[in-house]
Order: sequence, then C-alpha cells, then structure tokens
Amino acid sequence: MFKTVKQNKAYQDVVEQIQEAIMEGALKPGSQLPAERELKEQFGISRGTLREALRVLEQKGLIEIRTGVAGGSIIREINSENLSENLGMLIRNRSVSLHDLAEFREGMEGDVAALAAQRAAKGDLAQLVELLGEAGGHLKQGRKGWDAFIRTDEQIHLELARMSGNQLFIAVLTSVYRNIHTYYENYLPWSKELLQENFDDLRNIVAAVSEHDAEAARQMALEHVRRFNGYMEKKQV
Amino acid sequence: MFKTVKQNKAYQDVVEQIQEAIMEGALKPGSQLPAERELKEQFGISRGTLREALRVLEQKGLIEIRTGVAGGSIIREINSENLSENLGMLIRNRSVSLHDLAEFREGMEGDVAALAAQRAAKGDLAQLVELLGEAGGHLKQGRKGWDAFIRTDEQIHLELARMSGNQLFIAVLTSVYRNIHTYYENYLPWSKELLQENFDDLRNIVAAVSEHDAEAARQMALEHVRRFNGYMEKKQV
DNA sequence: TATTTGCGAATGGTTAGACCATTAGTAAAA
DNA sequence: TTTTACTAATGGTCTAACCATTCGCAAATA
Repeated sequence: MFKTVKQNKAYQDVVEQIQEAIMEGALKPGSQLPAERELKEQFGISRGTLREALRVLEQKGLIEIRTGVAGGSIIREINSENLSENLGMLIRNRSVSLHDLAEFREGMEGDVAALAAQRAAKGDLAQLVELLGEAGGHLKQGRKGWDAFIRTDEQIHLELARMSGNQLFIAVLTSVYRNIHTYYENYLPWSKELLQENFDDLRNIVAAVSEHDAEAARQMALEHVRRFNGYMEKKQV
Repeated sequence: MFKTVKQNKAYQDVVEQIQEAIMEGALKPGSQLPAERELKEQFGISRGTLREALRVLEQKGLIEIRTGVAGGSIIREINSENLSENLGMLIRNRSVSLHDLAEFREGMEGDVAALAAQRAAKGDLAQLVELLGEAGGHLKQGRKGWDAFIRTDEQIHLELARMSGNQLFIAVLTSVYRNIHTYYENYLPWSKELLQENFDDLRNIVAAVSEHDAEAARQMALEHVRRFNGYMEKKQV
C-alpha cells in the first residue's frame, strides 16, 4: 500500500537540485557554478560530499570541471557523448553481438538514407560529392590509403545522418560508428576488391540521394550494409 | 607534432582500472570489491579520492554501493538503464523533438515487427495473445482502464522487441518507451475511438507475426506508429 | 616602450582522522 | 522458540589542512 520512503543521500540531493536547475534552464550552458568552498555553504554540506555530487554531474556530462583560478564547474551543452559511451559498454560486454549490431544498422541506414534523399539541400549534396571524391582519392593510393578510406566512408554515412535532420538518428548512428571499429579490425577481410565494391555502393547511394529518390536510397543503403555485414560474419566463423 | 600529455587525476586512474577489470571479466557481476578502507590502501590513495571514483563507477551503472555490515561495492550486470537516462535528458532538453522521436520509432518498430515475425516461437506467440487479451480487457473498462491499456500496449511492443532477439533493438526501444510518456500525456488526444483503433492495429500486427509474414508485420507496425504520431503532431500545433 | 619573468591569489585535487548512520549477525532475554 | 538488544563492520559525512594548477598583475629586463 505504501511505498518505501526513499532515503536520499546528501550528495544525491545536491545532484538532483543542480540537474533540475539545468534541465529547467535556470542554469544555462556556459555559465558557471560558484566555487566549491562557497557552494558547500549554500547547500549546507561538507566539501567532500559536494565533490561527490559534482563528480556524478560531471560523469553525466552536465558539467565540466576546470582547475586553476577562474576555474570551477561550467554547465555543458547536453550532448550524446554519454549515449555513445553506454552503447560502447554494451557492445564491449558482448551484450550486443556483431550480428545484433549489423541487423540494427541495416534498418537504421536504410531509414537514414531515405530521409536524406527526401531532404537533401544543394549544399548537402555538394558536401557529399566532395567526400566521395576524397574517398576515391584514398582508394587510388593503394593499401596505405585504406584506413583513410574507411574513415571517409564513415564520414559519408554520418553526413547522410546529418542530412536526415533527425537528432536521434544522428546520436545513435554516431554511437554505432564510434564502436563498430572493433569489429572492422577483427572481422573484416580487407581487400582491394572489397573496398572498391564499397566505393561503388557509396556512389550509388549518393546518386540516389541526389535524385531525391528515397526508396532507391533506402534499398541501396540496406544492401550495402547487408553485404558488408555478410563479409564480416563469414570471416567470424 | 606531440600530443599534450594527459594528466590523469588520481580518481580517474582508479575508475579506469576498475572499469577495465570489469570489462575484461576479471571482476564478475555479483562479486564484491574490498571495503573502502582496504581499497584505499591497495590504490595508495585517500578515502575521499577513492569515494569520488566509486561515485563515478556507480553513475556509470557498473557498481552498486550498499551500506551496513556486509555492504560495499557490488559489480553490476551491464544494462541499458543509462542509455534510457541519457535519451531522456536529450528529449527533455528538446535536442530531440517529438517529430524526431516519432520518425525514429517508425523505422525501428517496422524492423522489429519484421524480425519478430521471422523468429516468433510458439511460446512467444502465446504470450502476445495473452497480452492482447489483457489490452482488450482494459479497453472494455472504459475511461478508467485507459492508463492500463496504454501500459499493456507498450508491453506488447516491448515483447515484439524481445522476440526480435536483438539486444540493441531491445535496449533502444526500451529507452524510447521510458521517455515517450511525456508526449503521450501532453499531446495525445485521448478518446475511445483512438484507443479502439490502436487495439485493432495491435491485433493486426500480432496476426501478421503469428503467420510469420515479416513484410506485412513491418507494414502494419509502420502504419500504426505513423498514424499515432500523426495524431500527436496534429494536437501539438 | 615592449617583453619577459616571477609572484600572489583563487580554484580544484588530495590527504588524514574522526564521528555518524545503517545493517547483518550474534548473544542475551523473554 | 521467539524476541530483543548489542556488537562490529561498512558506507556516509564532516573538519581542517595542504598540494597542484592556472590566471592576472607587478616587477624586472631588454
């Protein structure tokens, strides 16, 4: 009938108060909290307890702590870094398998490509074409350009996400890319043919996006990811 | 030419060491760290600094700290709670809009339904049918059953995610659902007709899944989410 | 005058030692 | 056998001091 009374620790109380102030906009990004020795007075706690609270807020990505005079706790812009870190832990922990990750990407990349095709502006397309050119350049350098090629490949995918205009797709896909490298390095059977095929895929996707053909872009992206994943899973066995 | 030397704080060093031990499996979920007063000796730091490190690990969801004799820091199973919290902050902060969230759901739910249809086992289907029955029951209770209906609706969606067998879909969709309520409450034009329509959708999705018709399930789920979002966005304006 | 050097002060980082609060187990009392 | 009370171990908090880093200003220097 009754719920257990939640016995808040002092530091938790501080965390909640500051977090709430940030969420409600009372504390704006860029602004600064008072110095620890003053804050502890305002909260009526010891410095150690206050610091535990600040550490939690820092880990949450809500504040950044700088040393030195004029240092202190600065309110940060809310971002998706933590999302990446958490996703990374899930992946490293093998709660999320390569297969899971691959399957997830298939759906996401298709959606993203379709949205990008619908919404592409001229500037976006120019950026895509430039990245495509870069990727082609890396490919011509032979083996020593492979790493750079893969990085540019990723940039193209992220640019598509950016073009989708959806912050959630951007955040989640960014997280996926930050964490997929483990698998590239271990499971991808690197070869000139594979990268060339990859490059052709990218060209096709960009072409479909340029023509605002959402369904073609979706299909291209999906097949691209699916084939790529197929190679990795084959090597894994 | 050179990179700035990273001057690790003492507590960061402790965090990294313990986190690494957990990730590598040297510390297993359920096992316990030594007491603070002993740990501080092992690391050669003061108790305050150690506690800052433990607070960070706690916030990361890696350990749980219990008081009392036989208490201490217990290694936790890695889960997606933090993912939810981060997503929640992004949403509350309006970095992620209702529209973003809706668009994201459309793609995800379609994929999930398709996967569930492919992989549904008999036990899964029985569970789905039972949940469907529950939902129908709530609906018959009239207005006072609406809340319960929405909760069951969610359970059905999450059950589909579970059936997909993909941990990533499960984690991300769970996070989405934990945070979408804000919008339901504010933007959904509650009515008997809407909930009935919703219920019919669910029945269709479950039917498609039962027949292992992946594409039908995908289409049903997509349209279901899209219509639902349409209602919310209409009211929002 | 312009530049470099060095110092002072404010801020976070760390330490030490003490005491309070919570809890599991055990011994004593009923 | 059950209840009660105590004990000890553990995390939670406090105080007070000192160390480390950084910015700005003043003095020394070119």
